This record gives sequence, structure tokens and C-alpha cells, in this order.
Amino acid sequence: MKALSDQLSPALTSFLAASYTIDITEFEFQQTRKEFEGDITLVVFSLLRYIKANPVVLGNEIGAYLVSEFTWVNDFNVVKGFLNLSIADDFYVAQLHQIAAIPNFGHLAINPEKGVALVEYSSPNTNKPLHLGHIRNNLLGYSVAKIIEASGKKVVKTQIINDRGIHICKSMVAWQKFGKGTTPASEGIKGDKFVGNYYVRFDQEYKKEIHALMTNGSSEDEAKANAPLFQEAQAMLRDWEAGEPAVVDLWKTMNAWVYKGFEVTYTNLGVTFDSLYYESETYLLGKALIEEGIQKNIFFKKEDGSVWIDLTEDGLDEKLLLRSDGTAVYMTQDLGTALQRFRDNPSMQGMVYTVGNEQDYHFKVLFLILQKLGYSWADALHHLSYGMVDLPQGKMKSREGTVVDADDLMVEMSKTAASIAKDLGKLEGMSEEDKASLYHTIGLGALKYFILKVDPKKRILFDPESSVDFAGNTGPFIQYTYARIQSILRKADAIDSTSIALTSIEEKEKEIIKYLMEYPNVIQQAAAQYSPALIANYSYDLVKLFNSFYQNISILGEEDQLRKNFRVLLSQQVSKVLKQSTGLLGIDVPERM
RNA sequence: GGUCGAGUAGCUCAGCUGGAUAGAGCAUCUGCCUUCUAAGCAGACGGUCACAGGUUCGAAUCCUGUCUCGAUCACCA
Repeated sequence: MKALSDQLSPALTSFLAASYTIDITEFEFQQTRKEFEGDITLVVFSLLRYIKANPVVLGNEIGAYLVSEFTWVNDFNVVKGFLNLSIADDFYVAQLHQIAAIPNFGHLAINPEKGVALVEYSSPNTNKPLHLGHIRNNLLGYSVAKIIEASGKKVVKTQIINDRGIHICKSMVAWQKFGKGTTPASEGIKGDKFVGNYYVRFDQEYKKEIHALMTNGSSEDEAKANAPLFQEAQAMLRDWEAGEPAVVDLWKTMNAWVYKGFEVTYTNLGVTFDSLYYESETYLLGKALIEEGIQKNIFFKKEDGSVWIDLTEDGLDEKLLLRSDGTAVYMTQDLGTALQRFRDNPSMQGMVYTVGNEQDYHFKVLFLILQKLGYSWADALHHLSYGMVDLPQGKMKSREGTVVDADDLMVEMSKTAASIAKDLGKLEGMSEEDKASLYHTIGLGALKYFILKVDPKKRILFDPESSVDFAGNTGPFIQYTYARIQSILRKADAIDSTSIALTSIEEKEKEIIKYLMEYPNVIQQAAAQYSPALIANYSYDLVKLFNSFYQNISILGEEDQLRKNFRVLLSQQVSKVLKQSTGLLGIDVPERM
């Protein structure tokens, strides 16, 4: 609606200035309801705040003016406080040709003046494989990065890798004790799965030790702290911090295994990164920052040596920044990472952290601290907070084996796509290799759309039993429509632009063009709100409109050459926009399916 | 207890910078493939927009309170 109203608003402003000596630049327009005659509606009611007038009289005045002012405003009618305007068909035809003339319609070129936005996502621990929760994180982050880029701002996709800490040491200890020198290669499993198994193994053996100690009379807390395995893990962490070569080597080896495994998952998922940050490399800078904050009296030291910030005046609590033994906490390294990123990207204007909503408080504090330290770029930080992915029985728990593994899920989606495709039997003559790739495209399309179509801040219920749909409001529906259009374009002759001479078109054609015109606004809005869901919904609505047109109006069967050209062009432009919009979601569209 | 988020059809979700009779999909039911791909189209059925007040020409949308669910308030990350 905005694309159209933007063309009307300036005239409205000057008309009201002349007739009522009043300055209004924002007007409320909406799609005209089906029961009324017209294409776009001005809500005259909303003007009554500024102009004391009868809404019907005012509506008639404005309507008459617009008809005289614009050749393409054909007619108007006023119902209560609503001014319905009828737009000439050739206006839409001209709009379609304008859209067709712009290859990246809706996507703006990078404007260097806007600086660069960093988008962080993924941020895995290096002790276990990725699961469905990471998938949501990755898809959201990747998509938001694409959207911001399409809105005209350079983006650097990045992540922070939590590669140090006690959890890593647990896997390391377990592998040393029980691994018998095996490797992912020797066992033929992905590196992240391999290491994850030892993390689980640690937990199992640790529990046995706790149990044994407790039967010998220890309390639970004592047992947990005194269990030999736990003490070994702690010792290993100390050795790591001290730089003990054997431990550091083992750490490097096992992390390398994990990274290799992650790489496979990321590739299958279709996400990429432009830069990587490791917690093991930024936590020291964080410590330096803490020192600076103490000098500036922004932080304070307690008697035991721990460092805090008092945020009670900001409605928050006191927050620990450094332990009494001088070691770093989560906040320490996040402060360091933020600063490091700014140093690496001096033109940074905006950084998006894609992290679950359980961290809402953490990021509130993080941003506040950076502001208090006086960093001007801290004002442009944003926490893209998203809801958890829950199973019907509640939270996913790795210890109870209820996590939905990322790799397994993707395979599962492909299989479903394959079985549906086989039932439909439309893929004759396609090589097995192409089929496999198509199933992956469709399966992933279903999964990505399923996750991205919902508002990020809402939590998602994932039921492995009922699984993800392939019909209706889904990714495959959009992909299918795209493939359908490609089929038409293959059969159609080359498109010529003579259809611009058309002076009347069908209602359904008009609807589609009107919707295509909105695409640039949708991108800007999605970027401003960090919401891939807006793009998903737009794509779906466009597809709905097109399919209705397709099923009711013949394209290639049209006798009138002018109309046929026009319809082919219209179809082509719909597919062009679909390819772009789904691309922003990380969804590929197939040429046939 | 404090703070933040969510609550819309049986289920999953749009709509939320206030506008005309609240929209999709799934599920259930009816039609439509000898013409462009039926993963589709056309239609039926389905609503106390959690509840109660308030603001105004007008409230799912804004304000206040209540209820329910989730998250968080760690020398964990």
C-alpha cells in the first residue's frame, strides 16, 4: 500500500496546505475493502484531528482534487470517513514495466555511508553437536544479515566460538581416559559427534563416581566436588590457562575435530560466516577493559578481589565482571569481543547479537556497561532475541537424549521431500544426483520456512511426530509456485515489452502488481524490525495471489498477443521477486519439482 | 517477589505505528486435472482476539489492573 500512497501523499500535503493552511505529511492509507469500489483508501477520519470538518464533505473535496491532479486516479467514492480511489489500469501496467527494468528490484546497493553492521549468530560450544535450537539461531541470523544487506548496508556475518572452559575439559578428560587413541577418522564419525560422545561419557562416569561417594556417606555437594573425574577436569582447566603444552595440544586437536564437523553442518544448512572470534582470544582484552573501568571508577573491587558494576540506579542489580581469583566470566569475554570487533571494523554502525531470549538480561547489562564506558558505538547494539524451540514434552535436554540433532533433522527432511516427490512422479528424466539435490532443497525449504515464518520472539513448538508440512503455508508451496512459473517461461517465447500499450487488465493481475510494488517497503521494514517473518509472510501472500491468477486465467493460451505478453511478463516478475525474497530467508528455489 | 516476553478458530500462526464485517494454513466436508506442474484452485464449517476496566467518532491493536504460560534475577556459559 505504501508504494502507491507515497505517490499520492505529496499532492495531498500541498492541497491541504492550500485549502486549510495546515501542514500534514503522513496520511493513513489502506487497501480498499472488497465490498467497495476502488483500489486504495484514504482514511479521512484520521485527518479530523487537524481539520474540523465533516468527513464526507472533506473526503469528496480531496477525491475531486486527486482525480483532477492525477491522470491515473480515475474515480472516487466516499463511504463514511473513507475515501476510496480507483486507479487506472494502465498505471499498473506501467508500474510492472518499471519493476521489470530493475534486475534487483527492492534490493538496494550497499551505501558506504551507512557503515557496516555486524551480525553475530551461531555461537556454539565446542563440546557437542548442533541441534534444532542452533538451527533456529543460524537461520535467523543468516536471514537477518541478508535482509540488512538488501536494505543497503554492508554486513559482516560473524560468530563467537565458546572454545574454552570447563565443559571442553570434560570431553578432553573423557577422551584421554576412555578414547583409546581413536579419532573421528578411525571411527568414521563426524568430529562434533565424536567429541560430543565423550562429553556424554564424562557425564555418565561422573554420575557413577558421585553415586559411589554418596553411598560411602558423602553429601551430594561433597560428592560432586570430590569426584576424581571432576577434579581432573578442573586440573586440566588450570593447566590450559597456564599454557601446559600437552593440554593445549589436546585442546587444539579436539576443537579442530569439532570445527570440521560444524563445517559440514553449516554447509548443509547453507549458512556462511565472514569472520570468526574465539573466546580464548578475546577474554584477555575483556580483562583489560575491566581494569580500565576500575580506573574510571565505573567498576569497583570488593574485598575479596572480585570486580562488580552497580546498576541499581538503572533498575538492574550489581553484576559480577571478574571472579575473586581473577578469572574471566561470561560478561568479561563479551566486553572484550565487542571491543575487538569495533577495532576490526572501525566503520561499525550497529551490531546484532542473535542469541536466545534467556540472555535478555545479559545483553541489557552488556550494552549498558559499554555505554557507561563511553563507547559511542554501543548505542547501536541490538540483541536479536528469539524464543526457544520446545518439544511437546518440553525443553530439549541432551542428557535425556531428547535433543533434535541438526544433521539428522536435515536428512529426515530430505527423505520426506523424496517420498512426496516419488508419489507425485513429476521428475522423469532427472538424474539421481539432481534428484538428491532437489530433495535437499525442498526439505530444507520446508524446515527454514517453518522456522522463519514465525515471529522471532515467540517460542516454537516442534513436534517430531507430526513433523513439518509440505503443503499449504510452507516453503515447498512457494518453491512449487516458482517452479511452475519457470515451466511457463520455458514454454513462452521471448518476452517483448509491447504489452505496455495495454489499457485494461484483470482484477487478479492488478492485485499482483500492487503487491509487487510493496516489496521494497517490506524489505526496509523487515530490516528495521530484524524480522525474517515479514519476508516469509510477504512471499506467501504473493504466491497465494499468483496461484489464484494462474488457476483462473490462461497465460499461454491467451489469444491476444498483447495480453499474453503481459501475463508472461507478470509471471516472470513474480518469480523474480520470489527468488529474491526466498533468498533472503536462505531458501533456494528449484527450476522444476 | 522484581523484571522481560507471550496469550487471536480444535491445532500452527498472520494481523498489533488504532479504522469499514478479525485473516491464512492444517484438520473436517463439497466441487475442479483429454488445455500453462493438483506440493495447486474454488467453496463450506470454525472466533467472548485470556479476563475486567479505561482512553475516543472508532480498540485484537493504546493505558491500568488481574489470570495463565515461558524466561531471567549465579564467583555457570
